[in-house]
Amino acid sequence: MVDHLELDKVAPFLIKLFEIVSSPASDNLVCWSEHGESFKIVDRTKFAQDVLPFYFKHDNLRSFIRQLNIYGFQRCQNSSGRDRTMEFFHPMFTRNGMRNLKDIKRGNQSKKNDTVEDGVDEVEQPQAKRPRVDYSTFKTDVARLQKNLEEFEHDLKQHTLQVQQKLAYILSALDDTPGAVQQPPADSEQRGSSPELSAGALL
Amino acid sequence: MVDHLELDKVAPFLIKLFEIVSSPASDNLVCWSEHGESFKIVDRTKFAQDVLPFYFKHDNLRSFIRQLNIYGFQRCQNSSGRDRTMEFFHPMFTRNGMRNLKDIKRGNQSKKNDTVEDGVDEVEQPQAKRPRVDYSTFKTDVARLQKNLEEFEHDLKQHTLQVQQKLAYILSALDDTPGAVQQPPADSEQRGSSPELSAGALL
DNA sequence: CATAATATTCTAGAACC
DNA sequence: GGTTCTAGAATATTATG
Repeated sequence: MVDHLELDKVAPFLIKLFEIVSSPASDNLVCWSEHGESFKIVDRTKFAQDVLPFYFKHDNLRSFIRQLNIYGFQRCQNSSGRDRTMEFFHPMFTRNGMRNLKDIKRGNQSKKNDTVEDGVDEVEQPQAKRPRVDYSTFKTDVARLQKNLEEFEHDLKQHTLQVQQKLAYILSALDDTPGAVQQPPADSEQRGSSPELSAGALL
Repeated sequence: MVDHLELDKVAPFLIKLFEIVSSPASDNLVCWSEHGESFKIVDRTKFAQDVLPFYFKHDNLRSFIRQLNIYGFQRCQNSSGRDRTMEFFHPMFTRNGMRNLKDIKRGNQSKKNDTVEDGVDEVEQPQAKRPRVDYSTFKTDVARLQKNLEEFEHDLKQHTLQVQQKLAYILSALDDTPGAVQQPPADSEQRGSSPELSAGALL
């Protein structure tokens, strides 16, 4: 497990964007949405003034949004319509999905392979109507979340294993020096030994 | 965090079922499907003979399937049609979704007839019309996965907190007994310090 | 230095109210 | 008509060989 993230393959804008959104320091101006599937700009003007110039060479909200669009982000209408906050979304840009950053590509190369049969010529048809919701994306979403969750679990297992080993080692070392340690700090609430992580015993 | 799983609110059958499917010992007879979204019985007869009586008071596959139907499971047609394996599915019964077991209620409150009914040695039903994919389920899937992921994160934070506390305790104890411990066991593989868990520093 | 990739700004098209 | 979101296009900046 060297580098799942492959940050060097990710566009600088996306790295910065992830930092901006994730940084707790600016959570009052920009932050992840409740479920971490989108992010929102709470205060446009302050965000543009205080955050943007720290990461980019401008303090222009339009330029920032232009970049978002270039990378395929979409603005989502927050339920409370009269809200001044802006909310943006990209299927591969999620709080727990830093791994998927490398799948976000620049430019509008997203909507190419929809149908395959019209092998004749690709005349730009007016395409009068756009369908409401593209349900096909749900499949992708499910698969992506599933994959993330599994990798997350795997990582956690590895992590837990390491901690376990180290703790066991340290404790055994402490056993050899009696009198040093009295009693382990009783879990005041007895939180169930360890959180119940999936079905497998992780601790 | 007392008990996220609330196992006492989950029907015994579902608990047993989860154990049966998850147990690696019987993976050759019954196991999760590839993505953990359904489970399949590989060998019907051996499963009935060797597994069922260990969990239930019978060795009858029909009774087992009857229970599945009562709890709203649906049989899914596995792609390789001529397969003797049976595959069952419930939106709230997944490998990583033990938490959702409590949402599985008894009785066919949904609507459909038990299409799985007595599907034991049944001849392959004509199944003239195979309805297309029900996209509405994807929303449920996404919501469920999302929920799982969030609870997973929460649990992980708790876990980390505990480890931190214990480590702090041990370290403070070590300060009182210098020379007791030499060196922590070097991570032979150095698996990247700790898996990259979201963006926030969890350790 | 040449070239490509990315960033920034401005403007226009399309959809919606 | 106005508003909002997205895309086109032109220029500037940076990265890379």
